[in-house]
Amino acid sequence: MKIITRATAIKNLKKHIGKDLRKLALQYKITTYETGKQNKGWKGLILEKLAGLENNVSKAPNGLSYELKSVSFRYVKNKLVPKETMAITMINPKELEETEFFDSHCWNKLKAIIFCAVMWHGKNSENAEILKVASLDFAEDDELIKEIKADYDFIREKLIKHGFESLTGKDGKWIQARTKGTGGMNPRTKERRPITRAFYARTCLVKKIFETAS
DNA sequence: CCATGATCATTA
DNA sequence: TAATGATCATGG
Repeated sequence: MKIITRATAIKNLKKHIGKDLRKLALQYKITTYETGKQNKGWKGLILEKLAGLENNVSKAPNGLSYELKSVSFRYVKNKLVPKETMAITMINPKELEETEFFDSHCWNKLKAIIFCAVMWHGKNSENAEILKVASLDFAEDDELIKEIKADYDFIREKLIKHGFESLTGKDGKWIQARTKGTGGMNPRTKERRPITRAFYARTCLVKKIFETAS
């Protein structure tokens, strides 16, 4: 079994900067939306391949491994900015309640994430180029860590006091708790699926990360 | 079956 | 345009 370290993954990814992701997707046999359906996750999947990972897109084991995320960028007033927030990890209400920031999956993942900026060409985009690869090193930005922790604590406290249901995407300056579920109906019961949430990095945080990295 | 990948839709 | 909430295909 081949072990790919973060450094190796970054190196691998950087070799592909500027390349057309769709071509690569075809090459790696990853469904984009050739089937007529929309796979929102294909960019993420292809990046994992490029990094040298075999598969394993689902459920990150522990924290032993790094995380690979892609972020859409677009031009606003001639500047390249993150288009969307970025999912960090699912929120497990019980864990959030019991776990402090520095022990949380959220933080463990955040500090291990490799960010990939990807050009966004509009909805249903079939093309995308890798713009930039950055890894997060917060060690130099003490203040930012504190603020992120503050957001985490705020969300955590809200969960404890008001319950999981009361969380919204409005909370947090750098990170937020957005809904993130399978969506739609449960095909069996026809009931609404339960709402789940995940930590998201706001665009301003993503921006800062890329600024820090460069 | 459901968590994970991340984007889409809607409203202000 | 920005922000929030909702949604989908995929793979194990």
